[in-house]
Amino acid sequence: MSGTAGAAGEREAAIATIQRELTAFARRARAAAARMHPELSLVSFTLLAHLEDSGGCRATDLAAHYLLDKSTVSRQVAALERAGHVERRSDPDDHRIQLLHLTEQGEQVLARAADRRSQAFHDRLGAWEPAELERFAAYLTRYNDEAG
Amino acid sequence: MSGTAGAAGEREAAIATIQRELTAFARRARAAAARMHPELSLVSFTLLAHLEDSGGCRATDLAAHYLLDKSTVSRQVAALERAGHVERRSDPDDHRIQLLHLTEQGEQVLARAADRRSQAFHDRLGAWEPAELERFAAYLTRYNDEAG
DNA sequence: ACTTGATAGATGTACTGTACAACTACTTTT
DNA sequence: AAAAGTAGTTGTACAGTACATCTATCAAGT
Repeated sequence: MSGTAGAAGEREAAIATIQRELTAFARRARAAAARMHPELSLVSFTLLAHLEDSGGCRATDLAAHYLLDKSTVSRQVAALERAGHVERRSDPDDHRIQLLHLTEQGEQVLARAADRRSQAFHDRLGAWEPAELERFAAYLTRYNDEAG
Repeated sequence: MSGTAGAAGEREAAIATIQRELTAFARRARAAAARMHPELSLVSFTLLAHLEDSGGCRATDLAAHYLLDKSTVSRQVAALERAGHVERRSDPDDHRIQLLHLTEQGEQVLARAADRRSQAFHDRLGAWEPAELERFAAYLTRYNDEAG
């Protein structure tokens, strides 16, 4: 037991810190997003961003990708449509399917929110060295991918 | 503008990745906690853990520390008391104040949830080198502290 | 000592995000 | 044509949260 006990303890401590800090971040994220861009909640922002990235997809795809219930997505999308950010295009080959697309206005609102978010991250990370940023980005990616 | 354009682009890309991955994590955190320990939500867990760490504090302290409205904390604490996890001790010197303490049962429930959480983090981070863990922990701490 | 202001907390109300179950409308399989 | 599967909506319920308002208590200033 001797010799490795110290190393194991450090490992333990590092993991505890990661746990604590990630949890703290998660707790604040929604409220922070709401303060930053009140017109677009964190969830709405995420869904719109996915629509932009994917160039349009189905509600079911959003639900699968974000592990949300389809009813949740259905209501979110309905709200986004009501707000004029999203439009539905029926698939002529399969009438069950609606492809969701950003509207012009949705693109603009998304762009503004993305700008503000991005600005906030830049402000926070402004003093970081490039190599640190890249390592941090790589660690986060690895951590999330480790989920399985 | 030449010469630094590539470096600026990498910086940009790293920040974008950090933003994306942190957001993805935040989105999943609550649901993941609920799956992991259904008897204790992420918020309840956090509050109980704070009570344990601090050795008892006031509802106002919790609100200040977690940037929550006092009404929110009041209801959370009421629920935790109803569940038997927390007890209130009136301060004899100031009758406005109630010091919150974990009950025996609260300690046990917290310990079980903390174990399960800790286990999940260990599973995810099991393949990481000690040096990587420490850098990741340090980056997260720095990122959160940068909030101001 | 009495008023005024501050603090701790509880309660009324409302909104968002979320899930589950049940439903409709289509499509695919058999 | 019947059965089974898929896409999406709707009914219902609950957690978490905030803001405004209320009560009880304490502290300070006159």
